[in-house]
Amino acid sequence: MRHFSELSESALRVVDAAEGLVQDRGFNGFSYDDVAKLVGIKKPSIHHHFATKADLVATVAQRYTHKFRESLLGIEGRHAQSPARLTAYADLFEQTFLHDRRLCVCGMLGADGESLPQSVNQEVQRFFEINQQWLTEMIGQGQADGALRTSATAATLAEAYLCALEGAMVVGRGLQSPRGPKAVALTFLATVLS
Amino acid sequence: MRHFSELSESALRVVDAAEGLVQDRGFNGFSYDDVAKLVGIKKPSIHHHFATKADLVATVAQRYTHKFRESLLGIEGRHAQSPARLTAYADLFEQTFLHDRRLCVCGMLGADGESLPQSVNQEVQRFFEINQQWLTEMIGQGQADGALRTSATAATLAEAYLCALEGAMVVGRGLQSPRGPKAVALTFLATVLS
DNA sequence: GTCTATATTGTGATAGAC
DNA sequence: GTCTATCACAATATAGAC
Repeated sequence: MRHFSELSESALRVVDAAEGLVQDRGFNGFSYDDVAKLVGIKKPSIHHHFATKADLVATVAQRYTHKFRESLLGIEGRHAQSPARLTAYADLFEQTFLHDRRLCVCGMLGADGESLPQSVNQEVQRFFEINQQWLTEMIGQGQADGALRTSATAATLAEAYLCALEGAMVVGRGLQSPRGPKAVALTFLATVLS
Repeated sequence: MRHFSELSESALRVVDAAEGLVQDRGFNGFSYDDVAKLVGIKKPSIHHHFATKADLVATVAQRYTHKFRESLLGIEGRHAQSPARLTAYADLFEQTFLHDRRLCVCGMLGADGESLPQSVNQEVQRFFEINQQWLTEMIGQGQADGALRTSATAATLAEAYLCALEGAMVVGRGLQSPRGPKAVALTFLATVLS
C-alpha cells in the first residue's frame, strides 16, 4: 500500500469520497461506482488510483488514523489538564457524529471486521491501539494529579471510555437519536471525576 | 412482515442462518446464496420463505429482540439486586461475543443503518429503546436502595452502560482482542458502585 | 417446500485508446 | 489521468415445474 502523503490530488479526492462512504455505509455497502459518481469521474479511473477496494479502504483507514493523531497532538497543545483533554477527545467523536450521524471510520470497519481484507483489519487494529494508548496516558495523568478516581487502572478506564464513545455512535445511529458520543462521554466523566 | 412465531420449521432454520451472517458480516456482507448454503437448500427456496432481504433481516431483528426480552425477564427472575442484574446483563453480551467474536445483531445493524431498509431500522430502534428502558429501571432501583451512585441520572447511566457494551464488541473485534464486553462492564460498574 | 432456469442489475477488475 | 468497452461473476428476485 502506498502512503497517503504520496498520493496525487485526484487520488486524494477519491480517498475523501471513499472515507464518507465507509462512514455512511461500511465496507460492503458502497461500490467503486459510488465513489466515481461522488468524485465526478468514471469507475476505471478509480482503479487507476487504487487497484483494489482493499487498497482504497486501507488507505482511507491509514489517513484517518493519521488525522486522528494530529488531533490528539492538537489537544495536548491546547489543554494541559486531564479532564479538559478527555473532554476535547470526546469532541472529536461528536464532530464526526454531527456530520449526518457519521460513524468513526474504524468503528464502522471494526464492526465489518469479519468480512474485510487483512490489510484493512491491520489499520483498524492500529487505530484502536493508538487511541487506547493515548487515553491511558491522559487518564494516568489525571489519576496521578488527583483529578480522576483510581477505582480502576488507567488502562481499563481508557478501554471503557473508548468503547463508550464508539458504542455511542452506533447506538445513537440505531436510535436515530440526536444524542451522540459527547453526551455519553460527559456521563462517563461525571462518574470518574473525583 | 410476518411474526416469527408463525414461521415454519424451515423458515426458522433460514432465520437462524441469517442471524449468524448478520452478526458476522452485516447486512451488506452476505447474500441469499450464503444463507442457502448454510441451510442446505437452494437460493430460490429462501425467497419462498422471505420475499426480500429486508423481510428476512427485519425478522431476524424482531426475533432477536424477543429473545433478548426473554433473557431480561430471566435475569429479573434469577437476581433481585441491581448490581447482580447489571452484571448478568453484561453476560448476555459476553456470551454473544465469545461465539467467534460475534456482534450484537442490532449493534451491527445500527452501524449499517444508513444503508438499510426502513423496516429493519425500526426493529433496531425498538431493540435499543427496550434495552435503555430496562437498564434505566434496574439502575434506578440500585440508586434507590443505595447500591449505586447518583452522580448521574438512571437514564444517562443506562445510556452509557449500553453504549459501553455495544462499543466493547466493536472495539474488541477491531483489536482482535480476547477482551470483550464483560471486562468493560466490570470497569464501568466499579466506578458506579457506591 | 423445494427445485431448475432465467431475468436483470450491479460488482470488482482489465484492456487499450486518447 | 481519464475515457469507452468489456469481462467474469455475484446479487436480488421471479416463473413455473415437481
